[in-house]
Amino acid sequence: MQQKLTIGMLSKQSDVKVETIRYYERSGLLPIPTRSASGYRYYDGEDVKRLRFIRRGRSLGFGLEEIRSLLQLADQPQQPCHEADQLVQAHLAEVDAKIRDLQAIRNVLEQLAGCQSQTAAHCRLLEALEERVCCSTR
Amino acid sequence: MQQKLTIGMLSKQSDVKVETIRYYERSGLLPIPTRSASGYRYYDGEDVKRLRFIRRGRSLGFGLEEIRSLLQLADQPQQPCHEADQLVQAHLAEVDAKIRDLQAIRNVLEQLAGCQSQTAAHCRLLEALEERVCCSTR
DNA sequence: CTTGACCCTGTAGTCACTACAGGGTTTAGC
DNA sequence: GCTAAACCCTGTAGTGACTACAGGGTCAAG
Ligand SMILES: [Zn+2]
Ligand SMILES: [Zn+2]
Ligand SMILES: [Zn+2]
Ligand SMILES: [Zn+2]
Repeated sequence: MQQKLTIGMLSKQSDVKVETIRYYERSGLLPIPTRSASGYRYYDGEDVKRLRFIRRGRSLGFGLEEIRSLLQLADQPQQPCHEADQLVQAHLAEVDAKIRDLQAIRNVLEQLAGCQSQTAAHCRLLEALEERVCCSTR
Repeated sequence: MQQKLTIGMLSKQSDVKVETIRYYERSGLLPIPTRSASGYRYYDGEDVKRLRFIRRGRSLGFGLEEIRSLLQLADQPQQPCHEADQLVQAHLAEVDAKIRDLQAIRNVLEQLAGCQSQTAAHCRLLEALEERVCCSTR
């Protein structure tokens, strides 16, 4: 019952690009696949699952090394999941910090948007970058 | 009145690392500096200003190519600042999009935090990544 | 039998740095 | 005058997570 998927089919089923799949193989995140006589990679349903796992982890912003740990853990259901929970906590904190940084940037950019100057001499952005105290500073 | 700063002094005054200053020079963002007899780079107050300009641009999330345009514009005060204003608008939209993505991630991570499972078999994160419909799905 | 879609390997490019390795120079203290 | 620390130089390679070729081989439809 093992369906033989080529890398292109796996790509479509997992929504991961062909080049990226080969990259994950090189990185050791995917098992070395069987090959056809002519050297084509063959995959099955397990590979689809594993790749979708990776894709979802990536879309939550986990790095490949973190995902490597999570894959290992997923293969050992009776192990404690402490490590996974720690990754979630740490990653949540990271994401929060990034959001705060971006909010701060956003606030500055909003002030700089809608410049009325027309010329560079008193452009809001340029005055800000030059730390020039001038018309746009208020 | 040209103070002669070494790269280390420039680094301190601009809050940009020595290696990064050399990288910016290679990238053409900083003018080629004069040198001492023994080959040490010498900088002056103009370089401090330029480097601080770059640093502030980076801290707002602009890329080096964008900063290159902005530096050029800052050198020609009578030019229209349309391009700078467009960069602000485009960058603001980008930042907003990133914040939205991160908020979405944050919401998912918050659901996954505080896993009570103890074992990997029913860990909230792993169930989510495996797209498994189980206890943590509700 | 040819065309086009697919597959292969290997390498290099992206971005903005960062980290050496392997040297030379300057400065302060003794 | 000597030595050690702190500074400076060039050039190269590494980071993360891909992405983009170049230069080939394979396969299925018409
Ligand atoms: Zn303007
Ligand atoms: Zn002004
Ligand atoms: Zn858990
Ligand atoms: Zn469960």
